[in-house]
Amino acid sequence: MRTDGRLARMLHVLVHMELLGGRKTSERIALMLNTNPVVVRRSLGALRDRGIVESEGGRGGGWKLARSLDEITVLDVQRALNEGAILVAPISRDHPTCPVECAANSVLEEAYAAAELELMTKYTTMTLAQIAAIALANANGQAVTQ
Amino acid sequence: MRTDGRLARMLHVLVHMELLGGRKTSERIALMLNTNPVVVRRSLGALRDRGIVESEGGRGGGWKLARSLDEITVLDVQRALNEGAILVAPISRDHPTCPVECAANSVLEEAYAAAELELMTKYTTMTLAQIAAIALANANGQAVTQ
DNA sequence: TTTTCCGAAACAACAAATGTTACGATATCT
DNA sequence: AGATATCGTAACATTTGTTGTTTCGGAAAA
Repeated sequence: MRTDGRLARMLHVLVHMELLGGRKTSERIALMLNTNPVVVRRSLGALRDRGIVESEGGRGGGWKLARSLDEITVLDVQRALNEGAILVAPISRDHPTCPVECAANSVLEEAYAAAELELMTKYTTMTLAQIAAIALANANGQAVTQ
Repeated sequence: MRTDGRLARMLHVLVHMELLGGRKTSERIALMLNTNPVVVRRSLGALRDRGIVESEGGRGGGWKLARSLDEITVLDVQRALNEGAILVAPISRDHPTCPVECAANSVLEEAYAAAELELMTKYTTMTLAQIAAIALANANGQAVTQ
């Protein structure tokens, strides 16, 4: 299965938007993500609904951040893209009334709940400002903008 | 995408195999899993390669456990089905040399590594015997075999 | 009024597990 | 030996969600 790359892409783009400043068109952002403008609008549209970015149509329009990077956590972006659980326990539903299937599922659910808690902790504490700082450190003087 | 239900199905089936005892045909197991024999052979074949079950062809053949349930952990079954990581961080690969993309990816990788560690801990400590015990407790006197 | 933009619908491409059919190999039973 | 029951395996269809693509319409600015 192709992994869902929307979260990584949005983190990537949001940091670039801050570093570059100003408004960015979907076309321009699509180049950053090596994809096309419609895909960009789909994901950024979800972020707009959660107050992370703002969009404006018409000539000179485009996208810009609605908050500063230190006010956006990874969890904010994740939630904008997907309200539900981050991890889904790979349970089976072949015989929902079978006590054995239920027991096996409950063990998996418990394990995944613990894993998700770990993820949530990381996502909650990590802001986009921190990602930007890592990027700048990695860059070592190379240009980060594109 | 459809979640990968092989682990849950195998846990389910292995416990049933112990409770029922003796050899089980793929056909019989397929009924437990509400699927068909070929799907069963695919997954159980992987478990056989890891010494969890044994198979025998020909009339009277079928599948049986190669170890007792308390010698099989959830991790053993997981590893038999899939050697690789259990969780895969949803990173992007749009511009692999971009420091910003790398920074975003590294944050996700770190979070997922922590989550996977949590999963591994649970998977390592949980044996199929424990799942069987939970199932029997849940059953409360109902029949667990089918 | 023309040019840029986003918004949204519609549909194809793709990936991975699952479902299904079919046939060969092998072991057991009569 | 021949019939029967099983696994082993190949080949292909189905399913489901993300991604990619085309094509409009609408709005804002020049």
